[in-house]
Amino acid sequence: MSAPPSDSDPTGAASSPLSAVEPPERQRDAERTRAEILEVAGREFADSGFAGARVDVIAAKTSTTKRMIYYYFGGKEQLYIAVLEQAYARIRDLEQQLDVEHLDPVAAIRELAGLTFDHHESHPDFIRLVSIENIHRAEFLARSAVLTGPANPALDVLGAILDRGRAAGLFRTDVDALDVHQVISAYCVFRTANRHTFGAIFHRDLLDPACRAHQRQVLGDLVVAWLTAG
Amino acid sequence: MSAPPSDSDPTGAASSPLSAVEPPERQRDAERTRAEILEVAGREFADSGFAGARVDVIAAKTSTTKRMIYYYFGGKEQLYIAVLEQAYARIRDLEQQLDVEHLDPVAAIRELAGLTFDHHESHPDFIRLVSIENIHRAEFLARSAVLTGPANPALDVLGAILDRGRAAGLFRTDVDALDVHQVISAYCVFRTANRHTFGAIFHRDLLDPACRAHQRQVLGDLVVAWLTAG
DNA sequence: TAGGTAACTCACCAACTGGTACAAACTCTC
DNA sequence: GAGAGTTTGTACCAGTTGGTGAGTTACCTA
Repeated sequence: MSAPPSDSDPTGAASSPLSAVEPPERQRDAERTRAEILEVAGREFADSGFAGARVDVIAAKTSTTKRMIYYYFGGKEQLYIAVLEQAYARIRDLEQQLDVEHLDPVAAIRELAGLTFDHHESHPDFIRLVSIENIHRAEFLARSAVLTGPANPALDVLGAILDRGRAAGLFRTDVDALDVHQVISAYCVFRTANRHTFGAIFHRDLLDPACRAHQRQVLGDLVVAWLTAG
Repeated sequence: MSAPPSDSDPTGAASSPLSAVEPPERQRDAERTRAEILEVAGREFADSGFAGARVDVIAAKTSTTKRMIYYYFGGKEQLYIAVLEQAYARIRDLEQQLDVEHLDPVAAIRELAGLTFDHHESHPDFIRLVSIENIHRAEFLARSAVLTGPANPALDVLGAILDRGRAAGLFRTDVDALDVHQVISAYCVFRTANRHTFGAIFHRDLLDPACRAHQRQVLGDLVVAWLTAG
């Protein structure tokens, strides 16, 4: 058995300096194979959970074979961790992009909440993976060196808004950025994570497009009213 | 194979009219066996999910055998549904007990939120089951005749409080009882359901007893500020 | 163009897992 | 206390599932 390929090696585009325009459509492409497995595995794990997902099924939905999964990732567990890491990496990339510094504190908080709302709504698979990971008491997440690092950069943006709001005498001072983040996250995550049981019991689909604008408004009202209450 | 025993038959205490004081500690006790299986299965499913839980493990943690699980419940799936039904039944029993009609609307809403908070905190297994069920898109819950009935009675209490608050000109009128319930539930469920990933990423344990009072206060402030904001 | 290695294929397995056949043991009724 | 139905224990099975041994082919470099 040969050793699995290194993780840090990029797509191999730098290999042939002459045909730089188009890497001539290699039949064998480690990076593409790896990415495809990760993509399919992400869907399967989000769909069925760690225990429910089947390595054979993941392999079947890939253009490669089960043996390749073990070749590249080593096992079901490592594959799952790789999926988790990829999912968090994507979310963090998106979070970096938010730019609300030019708004006044109240508008900024409302905008931040709204963007978080949109963000969660358009990434249901991520939320499912997070739910699954919580069922496992985050044991896999804890096993990943990448994911236990320093806290989320999105929190800094929120902290800055709160500071500005407090300096202007607009915001309450008995909560911190993490409290606010928790409230926003809770509302946004709940809509997706508990959609099905909530719908079955209360007969309201939390992700019904007809309710979307109302729900988004509610979140903004909620957070702003809370922070500005004296 | 004989037919499984009827569900509606009570504990058999009515069988022997003479020894009414103490059903003489029967070695064979269908109801007790059934209840014990359900109890253990509840813990196992909450712990490992539907796919992750093992019938053999459930049986081993019981004082009876795997054969009994199939005798009483028919299969893993039916056992899981029975667990779900029991869990929801217990929660609804508790919800019936809240009595906040004597309080003014603002105090009543705060009390309701606080009780919901306490309630969720003391039933983590229930929340785990709900999370698991959502991962399965509530397919098992939908298959249960018991659980798809009319909506939660807790909603009526909430609706009454809102009506009183609006009549007194205290509460906003652009949200309904379900919106409020959603906000409260989201906050309460999030603390337990996302405890582990949140803790791993932000290094704050949402269920840390030291934070408990603060979190409970936040929920009350949040809901009251929102509803009373003009 | 030869050779080395990364990428890949195929066939296979041991353990697990939900489920069951069968019979024994117990309880109640008459 | 005999007969009938209920409850329980033992042993077992067939399909599934994560995982692997070993050989093969494409790609790159010298």
